Amino acid sequence: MSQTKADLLQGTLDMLVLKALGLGSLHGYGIIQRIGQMSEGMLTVEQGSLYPALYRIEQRGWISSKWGTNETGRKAKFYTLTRAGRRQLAVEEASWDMLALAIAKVRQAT
Amino acid sequence: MSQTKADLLQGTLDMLVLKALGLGSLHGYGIIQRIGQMSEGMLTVEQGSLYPALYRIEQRGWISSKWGTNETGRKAKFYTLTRAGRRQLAVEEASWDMLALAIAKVRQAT
DNA sequence: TACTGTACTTTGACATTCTAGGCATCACTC
DNA sequence: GAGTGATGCCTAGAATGTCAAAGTACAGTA
Repeated sequence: MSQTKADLLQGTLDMLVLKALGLGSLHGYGIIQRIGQMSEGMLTVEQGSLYPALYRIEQRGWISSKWGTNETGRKAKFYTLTRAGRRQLAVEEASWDMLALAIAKVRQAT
Repeated sequence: MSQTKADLLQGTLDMLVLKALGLGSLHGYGIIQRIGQMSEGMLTVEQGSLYPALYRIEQRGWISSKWGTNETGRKAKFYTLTRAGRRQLAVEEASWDMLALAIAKVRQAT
């Protein structure tokens, strides 16, 4: 693992995916790229992590998928955030804030 | 899970344990309490999570253990941060900072 | 023709956490 | 002196999620 890249912690990927889709529908490959861009290259999502996650997230009703074609005419599966997904994103962001706050407290404790 | 408690994400427990021991040697039960205190009750570590983690961390040489007696005369196993453990704590704190920064970037991305 | 980049999927390995128990000792209360 | 709750350690099994590695397919390009 390179020095400038953070490992993903279990549980953070869903939030990242939902967040990426919050900016508009995308296919899987595009999600990986968008997360890379949004994090300014600090976060790299592996395909082998993403696709199972997409399946899982869709099962839970937070995203929906539809086959379509991208701008170059190639087939791709497009994922869209559902209303429930938008709610879930808020939940996960709140959880993250809570955890980050708790960790911060621990770190400043004497 | 209650509303005021954050779930631990995989990978954060080691850092918390090392941090707790950074303030002085402790037995397992005390580590749980200290983490609870330090996080002002936001973080709860289960015994079933902690003891395997302690074993794992000791195997890696970041802590050492010794049986002793606590202030009330009861037997307990005391864990102490090693020099390597102190280094590891710094590494994990840096990783956490990196991840938190990356997540922050993603969240503010438009 | 071969190679590169895009795009989706599956498999198996791996690590970590949690639930749910068990065990023992001690202090306190009824 | 029996029960209860807090202290203290440990294990087994299940669930979860991430990753590495591989395969498939197609379009463009050299």
